[in-house]
Amino acid sequence: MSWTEERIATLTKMWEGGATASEIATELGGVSRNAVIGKAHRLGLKARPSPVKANDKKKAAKKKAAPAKAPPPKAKAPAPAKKAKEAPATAKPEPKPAAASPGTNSQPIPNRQEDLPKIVSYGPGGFLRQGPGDQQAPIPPAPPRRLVPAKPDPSIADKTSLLDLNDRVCRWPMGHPGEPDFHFCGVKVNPGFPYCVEHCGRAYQAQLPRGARRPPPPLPFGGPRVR
DNA sequence: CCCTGATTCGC
DNA sequence: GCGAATCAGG
Repeated sequence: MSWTEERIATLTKMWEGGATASEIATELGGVSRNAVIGKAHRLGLKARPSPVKANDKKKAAKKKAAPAKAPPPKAKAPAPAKKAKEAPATAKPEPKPAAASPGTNSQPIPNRQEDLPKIVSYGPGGFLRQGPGDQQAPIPPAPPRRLVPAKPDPSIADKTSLLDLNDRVCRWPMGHPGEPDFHFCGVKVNPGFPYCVEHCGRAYQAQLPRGARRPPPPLPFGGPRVR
């Protein structure tokens, strides 16, 4: 899979919304959790509380000898002890452990819910599912307005509208519903049919042989998700 | 073990 | 640019 504009948009939205990389990867499909994280970082989205980086004080000694990653000019000192615990002794004066820092949600919304993490989830398209309390303030209702009876569009004055339909006129649609000039054929029907002779020819066609069916239309969004 | 994100590095 | 491998904390 490639990072199309849409997939990046979904990734960005979900990442910023707090979804985990695994969830994002599952949602997108075709990519691994690592791919999502890698992409997120490349996009510059990286600031997020991570379990591993939570207590990150200025510790120089980090990332010890990784396998086959030792730079040439470095002295080799393979310490068998893999886990070197830091001396926790002196570390006491911590005015602010990490409370003020995580800029995950820098939104100025007065959050009464303490620091409970916001629960979010995403629909198939990556849209944000909102909880009951997350709704935006409803847009103010439009000022009351006098309702004026709609005048029929002159362009369809002579056309057969929905209300003009009866079982003697052809109900073949002309144009598309919703369009200004949408109307119906209106010609005298082919007796016994809902359409005129011409449109009966369009409506009733011989069944094609089994082998000559046209291929099914492509499934939307590239078909069923592959997990 | 599972989960998480961060980082590195060969491609 | 991409992502598997790896690291490291919970």
